Amino acid sequence: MKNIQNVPFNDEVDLLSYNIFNGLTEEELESLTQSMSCTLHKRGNILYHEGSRINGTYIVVKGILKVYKTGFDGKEQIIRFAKDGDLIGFRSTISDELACTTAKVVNDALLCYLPGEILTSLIKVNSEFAMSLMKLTCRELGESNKFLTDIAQKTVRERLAEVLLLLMDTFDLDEDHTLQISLTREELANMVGTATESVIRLLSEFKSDKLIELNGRKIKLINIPKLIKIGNVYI
Amino acid sequence: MKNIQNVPFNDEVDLLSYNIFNGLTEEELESLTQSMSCTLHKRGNILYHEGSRINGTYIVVKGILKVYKTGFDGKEQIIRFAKDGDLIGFRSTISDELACTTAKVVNDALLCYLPGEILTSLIKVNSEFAMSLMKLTCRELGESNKFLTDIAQKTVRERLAEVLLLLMDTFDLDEDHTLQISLTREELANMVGTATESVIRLLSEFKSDKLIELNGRKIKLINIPKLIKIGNVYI
DNA sequence: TTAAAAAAGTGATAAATGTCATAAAACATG
DNA sequence: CATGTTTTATGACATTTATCACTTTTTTAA
Repeated sequence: MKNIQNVPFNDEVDLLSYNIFNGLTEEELESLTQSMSCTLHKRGNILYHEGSRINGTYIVVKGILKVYKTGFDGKEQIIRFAKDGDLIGFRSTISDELACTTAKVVNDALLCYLPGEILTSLIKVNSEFAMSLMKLTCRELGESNKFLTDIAQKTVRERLAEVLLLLMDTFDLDEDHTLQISLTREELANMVGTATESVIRLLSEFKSDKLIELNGRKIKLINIPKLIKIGNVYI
Repeated sequence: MKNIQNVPFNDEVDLLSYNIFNGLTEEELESLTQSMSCTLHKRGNILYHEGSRINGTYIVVKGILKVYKTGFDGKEQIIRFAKDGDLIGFRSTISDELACTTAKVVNDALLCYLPGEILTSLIKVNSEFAMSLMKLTCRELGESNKFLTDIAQKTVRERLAEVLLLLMDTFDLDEDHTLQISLTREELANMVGTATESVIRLLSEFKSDKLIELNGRKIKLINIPKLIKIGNVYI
């Protein structure tokens, strides 16, 4: 299986460039680098499955992953995406539960695995790091609650507009105002929490309304203020 | 305003009975007790509003609060309930953001306020406490993601069954198999994420199907296995 | 205790969204 | 590059759920 490749060059990964590790001492950084094992993962590769036991955290050095839950009838609900600098899998490591999501590579990714014991000992030893990680988790919780409310109360149309804007914030637009991430209609539907056909119809509607332009999976945002209005998004 | 009463008897509150504080030393417990100020709150009282700045945490000694977000059109989405031993408001204190929810007293409550600096210094000083709090947050995040998926994918009927079971788990049944919490139909709707009328109709349906019995706001669960099946709830 | 307010309940109807079937287009891969 | 597979697209239709209007019941507070 060529889906995973070991990359022994831990030293080339600059942990300090991720601000979660900013508070670490030289020695802590050094020991962290020693304990990590970095791997290259191809698109489609699954890092861990919902319900499995993971005993550590992955640091995303490069690439994009989607983190999703599988509903009762097998339908995916995308919880979030992870990109450069994000941590994946630490929730279940810390809560000492089985993984409550599946993590799948969307864009080829370079990941560094950090064993759980190292993570927890770091929390115990370095309170600044503990605080950063807690801050991160609390923010994620806030976002989850926000989106929960949106799914419960907003229409599919509103949510689709919101998701497009969210993708813009997360992955930016290129010079051409096109979203820098390419998702299938089904993946969009799994973010919005709706049927694929509904996304397809609403995207064409947005297109006829001159809010976006479509070119395969490339989505160009041409009227952002209107999208904000449709999505009832206030910053 | 008689809605809030100061209760100076901090010493009567036994922090150790809440396992989040189990790892604290004698001195830490003592200083915690000194920094707390305890107050009695009447039903309907709002502890803090979404968007306000709260600089500390409340420990729920007695009573029940609902924690909710207010959607675009003013509709409440209940995120969770807090009861004896729960912490409220620490998410925004730690993430250093404005409150992302409103907390309102449902059953008269005795609350102890813990200033943010005390909380953060405790995290810094006692790594066991830091770990407990982080574990708590991570579990909450897991639940939030679970419910997000349910709202996105399950029908209102399924969600209502699930919510009844959730309330059973959270507040227990009395000897008569009746839910130990009394909510309005609107509040139930605000948990389920649906219209009040839908909850009313579905509750009567559950009643005719002999799954529950209704007596005002008292809900008696008489066929729990069937409710589990309807809600597609697996533990 | 009683008047006013809030909540519960019900029916009719509208709107939103999902499902299914099918076709065309795009993509992947031997 | 041919072909099987996946994705996108579209229409018809079914279902779910929300909304509105109204009545009855319950709760609250003067």
